[in-house]
Formats: sequence, C-alpha cells, structure tokens
Amino acid sequence: MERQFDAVLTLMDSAQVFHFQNINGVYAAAVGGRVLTDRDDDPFARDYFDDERDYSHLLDACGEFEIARRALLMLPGLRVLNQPPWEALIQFILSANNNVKRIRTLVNDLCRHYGEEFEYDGVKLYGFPSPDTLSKLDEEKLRQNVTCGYRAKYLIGTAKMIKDGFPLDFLRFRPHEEARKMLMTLPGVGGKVADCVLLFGLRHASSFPVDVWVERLMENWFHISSSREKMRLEAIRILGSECGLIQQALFHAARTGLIDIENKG
DNA sequence: AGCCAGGCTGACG
DNA sequence: CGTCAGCATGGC
Repeated sequence: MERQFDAVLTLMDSAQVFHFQNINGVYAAAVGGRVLTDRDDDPFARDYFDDERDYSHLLDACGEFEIARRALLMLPGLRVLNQPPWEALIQFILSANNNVKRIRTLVNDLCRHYGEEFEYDGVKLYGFPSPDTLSKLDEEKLRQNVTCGYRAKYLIGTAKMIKDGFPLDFLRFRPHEEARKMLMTLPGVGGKVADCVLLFGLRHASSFPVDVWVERLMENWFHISSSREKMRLEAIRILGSECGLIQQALFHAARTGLIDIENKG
C-alpha cells in the first residue's frame, strides 16, 4: 500500500510539522496521543496525511498565477497535513521570527521535556504537552529547558486560554475569517500564525499564510508591494477556495530555491 | 560580525 | 486605519 505522497518532502522538509524522525527509513512521530508513521493506513493516518483529497485539479486554479503552476508541477508529492489543532497551534507560536532549523529544535525540546513518551523501533518519540501541562509551567523554567525566548509567555498564556475553554477545535466549523479573528485573540498568535493553524490544523484550505518568502515572491512576480494582509486577500481572490494547498508549493519552492524569487527570469 | 528567520505586541500617529 | 521599535535566540 504505497501512498502517492512524498513522505520526506511532506513530513521532513515542508515545515508544516517539525518533530518527525527518520527511523531506519520510516518517518515517525508521536501525534494525537499515538505513534504515527508514513506506513500507517488506518483512518486517523489517512486523514492526517490528507489521503482523500484530489490535488490534481489545483493546476486549474492557478489562473494568472503562472509561478504557482510551476511550483505545483515541481512538487507533486507535497500534501497539506490535517494536524490536531493544538499541535499546529503550539508549533506555529514557536515558529514566529525563527528559521526552520531552529523551530525544529524548539519543538523537539518542548516535547522531550514535557510531552508523553512513546517508542518506535527502539527509538523514543515525544508528543506535545497538553494545555493543562503547559499552562502550569513556570516561565523561567520553560525558558531554561526550551530556549524559546519571549515566546515562552505566549505558550503559557495560550495554554491557559485553551484550558479555560477557548473553543479551538470548534473553529474548524466556523467561517474562515471569523475563525481567524478568534485565533488572533490568543497571545502569540497574529495573522500569519493564525493562517498556519487554520491551514494545518483546522482544515481551512482557503487560508493563505504570507511569510517573508511568500511576501518576496509576490513582490517580485506580481509587483504587489503592499502589506501582507493585502497580499493574503489578493491571493485568496485569485487562487480560490484551496489557495492554501497552492501556497504550500509556493512557499517550499521559494524557501528552498526551487524557483527564483529574485527576478522574473 | 552582522543580518536574518514560516512575526507578534504595544505605542503612537 | 497604518507604521515601527523592541524583542530572544541561534543559523549562516
């Protein structure tokens, strides 16, 4: 039962999730209170890996966005994950103003210190700490164990709000922009982080995160040198209801140099 | 050495 | 509404 998705690209290199490991050629992590590998074929796994979705028609949605078509063609095995919302939220609070390598370090340190321990093929795996666990941490100790700097108070503050009843999972069923505004009331969650949580955790495929790479790409290829917010709305308008899936190809191609973001050669 | 990284917050126009 | 300094840390 081979999947058509590229496990290395999606789980290791795409910066949607940061705690997967290569264990003797199997890609594994603790997800949703269990061990999950790219070989699993149960309902949870199929949902997480977005197996049911048809990605082939995304090319048709690119419209005037020629560079998006190119990015998609270069990355046929890239999938957008359906992560547990809390896991996406924590990872992308840590992502703010950090590079991918360092995000991976922070996420793994957080899980190793405070998450539940699992094992796969003799290797220990760690899940994400619960909101309850995180909300009780001392900020100084957290910063000692996980060198996340000023983000420590965001993690703890957000965990407290979740524990106090913030309806995180429910936002999956609310309209995109309403869910986005709600997320932005959490400490450490601005527009960009909210968009990533919507896309990777809350199944809002119409979410279009604009980070520094996508911003540069849109400036140079569309001469839209405006705010990230305007870029976001413009991308949604052009690319439509699954623009987030296209965004992942654009982001990865831009960040890794697969496409040249500097000049429109 | 110094700029940059999947930005956010609060202050100030 | 928009702009902007400050922020922790480490990669390159």
